[in-house]
Amino acid sequence: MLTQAAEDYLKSIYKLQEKGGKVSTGILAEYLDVKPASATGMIKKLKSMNLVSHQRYQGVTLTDAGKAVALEIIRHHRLLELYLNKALGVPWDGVHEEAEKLEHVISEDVEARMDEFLGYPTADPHGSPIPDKNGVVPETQSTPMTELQNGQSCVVAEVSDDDSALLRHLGSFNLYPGTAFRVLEVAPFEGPFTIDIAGQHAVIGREVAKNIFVNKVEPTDTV
Amino acid sequence: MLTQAAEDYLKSIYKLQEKGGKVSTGILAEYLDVKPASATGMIKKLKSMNLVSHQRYQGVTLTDAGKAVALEIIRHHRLLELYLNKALGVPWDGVHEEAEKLEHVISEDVEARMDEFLGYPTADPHGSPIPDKNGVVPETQSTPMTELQNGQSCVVAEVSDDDSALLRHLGSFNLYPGTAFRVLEVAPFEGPFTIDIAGQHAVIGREVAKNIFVNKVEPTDTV
DNA sequence: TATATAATTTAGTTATGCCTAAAATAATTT
DNA sequence: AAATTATTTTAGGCATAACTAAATTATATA
Repeated sequence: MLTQAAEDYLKSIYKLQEKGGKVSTGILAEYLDVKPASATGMIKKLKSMNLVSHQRYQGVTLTDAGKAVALEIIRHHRLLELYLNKALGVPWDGVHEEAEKLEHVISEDVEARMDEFLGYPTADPHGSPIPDKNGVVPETQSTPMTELQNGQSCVVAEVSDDDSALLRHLGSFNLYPGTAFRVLEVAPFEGPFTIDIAGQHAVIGREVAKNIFVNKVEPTDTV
Repeated sequence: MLTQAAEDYLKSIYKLQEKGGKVSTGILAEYLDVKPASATGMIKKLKSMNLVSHQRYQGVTLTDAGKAVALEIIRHHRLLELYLNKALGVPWDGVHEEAEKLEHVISEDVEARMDEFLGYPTADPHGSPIPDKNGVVPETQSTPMTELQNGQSCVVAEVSDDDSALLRHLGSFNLYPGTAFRVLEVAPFEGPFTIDIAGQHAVIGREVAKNIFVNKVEPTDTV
């Protein structure tokens, strides 16, 4: 049985691999808020279990076995988030913290039962894809909100799930996955976005926008 | 925050206190499957946190604070058992093991939501009373099946929850909390019980009977 | 009461797991 | 090539929780 820390490292490596590409010891350590030496230590341990491969100074890569573990934890996490939200009404800004603890503890049986209850969902309350039980991740190809141009219409696809204050802020604008909006103005010099959400105007700063990913809607498709 | 081991000790002390009275180091150690010296060590730690009181060679007692923690863990456990069974369909012989891991991890918020979903229940799937959120335990006064006399009618009130093979065995006779039966014969020399459950006869050995608690039904009340 | 037995405690050890600081080494940049 | 940066190694810390062995205390028995 893997320790919680080991599972967290694998999960983190997977996430960093997804966005950045090469996962260096330093990047990993920073992400997990530990010193690089600690990350090196855990990498060695994971390597001895054949969960990662690693050449000194070259960064870590998950092996198939390691990837399977990472995806299972991520699946647990996202299913739990959705389950807590749908079945128990836990607000979307609270599910992450709760799932972070539960993901290491639930059995495959309970996981399967939640999956069935939810109708085999493919996304969690923040729009993140839920890997299926075989570790297949639903395809998504969303655009960072920061890349949007003036006048662009779009639908929220995914938002970061780990900052509950941010989530409450987004909630106050109704900015949930599935919410449509249109960019009214992009202020120059890395300025904020002014957007229209169902007739309501909102100003979204860059730092907030970095946490939002959207699917563009062609003008011709606009309502 | 208490460690899982500390919580388990407090829970065990509470349970032993309930039945036996004085909880000696040895009894506690045996119950938790550790050496007496280890129990002494944890008792010292818990004492330093004012969760138990203890005089050398005199056994442990929970303080009010310790009792509150114990009851909270027990409440978590029993609510989880019932929730897993009712909401997710986990069979009654599987809920204990699952709850044993989850009880240390769920938040008060999730606990409250499960409680509400279940309609503020007072007993878990094995008939054990669920303490309310203030730590008040519903009154029960059941009789050990081993004390039953020939001809006695009764209803199952509670069964031990920690042996899943035993629970499957009981399930095969339909011996759930709420099930009525009548004692047809008590074999002499500590022999088995022959009982009638809705017309079906079953033979229940002493060792099994020890894990069953019933409410007697007066003959005049019998169906 | 003395002695034997049982229970408990103390003291010291072991193991796990994860962390850190500092030093050494490798890679990269100028 | 020198300097800078990143990584790894080394050596050690700290917390938890178990254990053994020996000493102590309590209880039972002769």
